[in-house]
Amino acid sequence: MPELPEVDGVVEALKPVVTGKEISDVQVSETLQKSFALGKESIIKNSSPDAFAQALLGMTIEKIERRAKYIFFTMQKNTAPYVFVNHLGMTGAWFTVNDLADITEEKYRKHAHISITFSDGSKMIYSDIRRFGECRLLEKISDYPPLLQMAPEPFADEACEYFIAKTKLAKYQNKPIKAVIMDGHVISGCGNIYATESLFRIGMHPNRQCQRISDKNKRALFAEIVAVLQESLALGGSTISDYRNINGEAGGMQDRLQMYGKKHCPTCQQATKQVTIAGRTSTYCGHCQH
DNA sequence: CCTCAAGACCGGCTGC
DNA sequence: TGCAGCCGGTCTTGA
Repeated sequence: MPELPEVDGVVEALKPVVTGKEISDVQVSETLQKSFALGKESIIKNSSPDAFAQALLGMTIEKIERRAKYIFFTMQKNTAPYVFVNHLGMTGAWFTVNDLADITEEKYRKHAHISITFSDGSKMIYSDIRRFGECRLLEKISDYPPLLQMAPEPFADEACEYFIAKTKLAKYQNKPIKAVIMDGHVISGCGNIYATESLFRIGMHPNRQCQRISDKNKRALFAEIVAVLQESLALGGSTISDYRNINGEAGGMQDRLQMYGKKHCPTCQQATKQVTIAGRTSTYCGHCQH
């Protein structure tokens, strides 16, 4: 599941390959067309597959950026700007290829849903096995309010103070700290993997109530989250289960993970424990995390 | 108005 | 071999 570092890797890989290219053809999978016919918004949100494809036609990709776990493609059509917003969900992936057959892994080839062809003949293909990802075309970011509710980028100067202020809101007081740090309105880009690692690294129990944590410890936690995210960014992200970077290459962070998906604590060797927090499996060490 | 649970969106994988 | 159930990022909806 791609979190901030993985999404960043995708963006950096796409940038040199597709920036400045003009879209000459867009194909949407039969699967998505059928879902739409059944009244579902599978991957393509707020638009029919046909209208989505039609709108992209003739657009030029001006700029590609990551914001939290979203990818923003700034597009230009004639003189009008648009933003193509994409979230990879659990299993979304982009491939820059000349042909669908160039996607070597069958499950990604089989679940290719949006194929964008550029005027030079190259393609950018969006594949998503479980279809939890999303694609939406906006005239401007503010047309989709949730994008304005996101916490600042974790590396921004104000991000820590924003985090501290948010954690003081009444609705977070009784929540487990892990639920709070995985909430994108509090911190951007920290999902299950990096929340699990950060909490382990500072020895904090994932179920610790937010109101029982001092400002000092909140700052230490925030700093650890930033450090873990930066370490992962530098290593090209974690390659776990369904995430692949754009060239199908593996990142290096998975080898540094100490608690996520582990059966034993690397510090004390005791068996790790699991609890469900905010609907997600949380692994921790009952001996080392308090 | 706020908060929270449930619903929506899924198929690979595990385990019986 | 078959199949039920698990898993999860985020927004939306209903209570």
